[in-house]
Amino acid sequence: MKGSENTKFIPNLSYDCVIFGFNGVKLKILILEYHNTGLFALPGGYIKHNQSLQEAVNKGVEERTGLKNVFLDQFQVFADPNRTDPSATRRILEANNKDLADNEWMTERFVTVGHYALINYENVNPKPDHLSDSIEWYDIDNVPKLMMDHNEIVSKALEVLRNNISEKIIGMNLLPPRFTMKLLQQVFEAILGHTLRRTSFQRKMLSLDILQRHEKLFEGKAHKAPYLYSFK
Amino acid sequence: MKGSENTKFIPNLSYDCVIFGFNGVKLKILILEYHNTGLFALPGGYIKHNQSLQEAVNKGVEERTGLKNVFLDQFQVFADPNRTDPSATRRILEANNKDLADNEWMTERFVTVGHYALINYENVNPKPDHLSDSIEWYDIDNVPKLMMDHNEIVSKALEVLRNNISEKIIGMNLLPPRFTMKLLQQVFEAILGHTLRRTSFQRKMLSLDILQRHEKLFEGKAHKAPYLYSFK
DNA sequence: TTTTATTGTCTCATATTATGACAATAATTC
DNA sequence: GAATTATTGTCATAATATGAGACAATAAAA
Repeated sequence: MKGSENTKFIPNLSYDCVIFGFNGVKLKILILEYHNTGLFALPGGYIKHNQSLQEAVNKGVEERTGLKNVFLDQFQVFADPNRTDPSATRRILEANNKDLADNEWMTERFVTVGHYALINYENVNPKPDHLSDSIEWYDIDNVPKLMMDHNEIVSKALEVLRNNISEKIIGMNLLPPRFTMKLLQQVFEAILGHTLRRTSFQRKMLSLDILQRHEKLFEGKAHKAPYLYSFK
Repeated sequence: MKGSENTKFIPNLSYDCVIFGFNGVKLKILILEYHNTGLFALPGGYIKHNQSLQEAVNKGVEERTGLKNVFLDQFQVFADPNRTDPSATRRILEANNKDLADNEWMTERFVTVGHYALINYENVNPKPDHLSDSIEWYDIDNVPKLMMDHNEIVSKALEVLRNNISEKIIGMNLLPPRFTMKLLQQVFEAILGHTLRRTSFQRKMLSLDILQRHEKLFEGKAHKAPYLYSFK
């Protein structure tokens, strides 16, 4: 039936998600590229009429990463009436052989709810959706030009992440279950964009009483082996 | 023309605003009561198709308080599919002799963007809108039972305000242009919900280098007159 | 002139954080 | 197997910030 798609969703409302991961060196985000258009965008989607926003975003993140119930922060609404770009949306629909008339609702103005997710890089298996031909990790300091206001959404997400930097949440979601103090420090440095003092950082983390110390990690390197830690 | 109202606005999307004021003693918020219904609610509204969210909220706040361009923080989206209460909306429409069929769109599910505003209590002249018969200040610790999830929105706004307590923003927006150190301390105590140490507070504020000291304020009291300050 | 209440500013004790020093220790090199 | 290397865990000391109280200054009333 024609036009059935648009009745499933709340009109003019979408979500977009900045998915952060950490590969041990750099902070990265997932960006998708649409078939034959050269257009890059954040993963996002629409909210069904019977669905909560959080359900919708969780589902979208799961479809692209395979991860369930990841840490999500809904950080800002972007609602400039001119933020949407109908011509870009049409290009994507055409490149995917979609009926324009049928999908006209997608070219309307959209208010979007910006989220960021923190996920364990190693567990992710990025999967493009039916409109895009790739979804890939990009260094946070090397993000390509994105559609509409998505670059602004990324900047804002990083800003909020930096301000809300809670030791436990960041560590628990961006790191593997067991990690060295050095790796923990490297996540913080990657997020904050500057180096930290080793001794102060270590003392601070230990004093917070959120870490559990485990066995040492023998990496086969010619120096003292570090302890492994997990979050309590 | 029937049903023309709903075409003006983005469907299923609203804003609500917790408007904070400080009367010198208590932190207060503005709450409106609907004609002949006993229903209390936060001031809120809808977003026109050609309007940004911020424009819509600024306009709503101005209509109820007479104040333009007040400090606004868009702090959270509330999007539970069951948060809306169609029966309450119908009661309000009936009490105002509105055509139910014509306004059926108002009883649909709404996703709302929660905001809080900080305003100078003294400058406000509260004005009820066409559906409500009063808009009044309530102590933050004595808020009545509100419609839908509005009590939750208030709690969340206060929580965010407490966490985001930036000296300058709070002082500049909740206080008159010139104020004593004591009044400044009282705003902070009203927001935080606990007392602060006078000497430490004073030293802290002065060390931040955000205050300009002016002439003394002679209140006609039998003690040393305090200086007046403004924000730089 | 004395009293009263409050203000502005110290002082000293007590955290907290910065900075550097240093011993401990896996693995490599000789 | 002893010396070397790179890194880790921890401590010592200095610099800052905060907590808690003391006290003199002072505007108006008694």
